[in-house]
Amino acid sequence: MTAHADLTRNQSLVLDRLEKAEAPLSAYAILDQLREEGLRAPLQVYRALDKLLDMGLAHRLESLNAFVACARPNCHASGLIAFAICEKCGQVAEFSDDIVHERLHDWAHREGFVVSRTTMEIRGSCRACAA
Amino acid sequence: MTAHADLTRNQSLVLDRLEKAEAPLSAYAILDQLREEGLRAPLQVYRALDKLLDMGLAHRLESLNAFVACARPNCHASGLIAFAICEKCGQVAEFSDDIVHERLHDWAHREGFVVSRTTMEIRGSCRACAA
DNA sequence: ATCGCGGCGTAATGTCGTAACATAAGCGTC
DNA sequence: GACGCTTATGTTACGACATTACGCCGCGAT
Ligand SMILES: [Zn+2]
Ligand SMILES: [Zn+2]
Ligand SMILES: [Zn+2]
Ligand SMILES: [Zn+2]
Repeated sequence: MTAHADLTRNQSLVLDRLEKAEAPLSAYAILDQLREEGLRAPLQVYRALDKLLDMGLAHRLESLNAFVACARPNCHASGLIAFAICEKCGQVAEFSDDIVHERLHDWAHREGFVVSRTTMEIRGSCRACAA
Repeated sequence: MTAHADLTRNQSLVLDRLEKAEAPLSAYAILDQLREEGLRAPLQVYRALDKLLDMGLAHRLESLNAFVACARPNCHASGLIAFAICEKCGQVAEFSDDIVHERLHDWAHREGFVVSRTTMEIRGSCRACAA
């Protein structure tokens, strides 16, 4: 359990669930798990998630409409994050690739496109599940 | 307007709206536009969209929960498609990059990850809107 | 003919996300 | 302390996106 000292109660609860989960969780799945802690409305979860995303402690998987805890210490620093999502077991691998980042950056520069954020998600089967 | 001879009525109607649109459309936005043509339920649109996606005539933008007509003749052939989405005007550019494709393929190969599909979406401002 | 299959129509429901409004706690200033 | 400001919180209601379940029809294959 990492520190995350400056988190509020709801933020801690949500992050804790994400860290304990073995697969991405939807906001409503998190909410269901936290009803016994007193949470009752989706917005309480979404607000916590927003902050966690801002701090880089969690990520949203757009192709799943779900969330995961960040798997790497300082991934806020790496320019671009990619996710490989196993459709069988739900496991998510998080990685980054400088060359890919550079190629996309080059494309954007050529086109005059100002990037605000990028999502890259690979769906498939992890090594264990592909066997 | 290209031929698409083998499409059913609903599929043609949906594709037609996507091609005429200047920005991605949600399934419900398409439905609203097609009420006068007799469509009444979301499922009619989603079924048509499923087929169009299969045929490579349309794409789903995961980060928007919306759909666009394919902008390139044979993009089914290119290994991986990336989208640059302008958050101001909604314009979508569709492109592919062999190096990026190769890098991701290499990563997957190293990890033993079997890819079924990949989504890559860049959000930001197009040249015109960034000015 | 009749079987299977793909497309279609409809209703109901499920899942994801936000708007609007009210409350409470912390904190610097006067 | 009283005031105003900011941030987190709680609650209700609603909007937006997507699917399940069921049945009908048309058409080609057996
Ligand atoms: Zn991360
Ligand atoms: Zn797996
Ligand atoms: Zn395309
Ligand atoms: Zn633009």
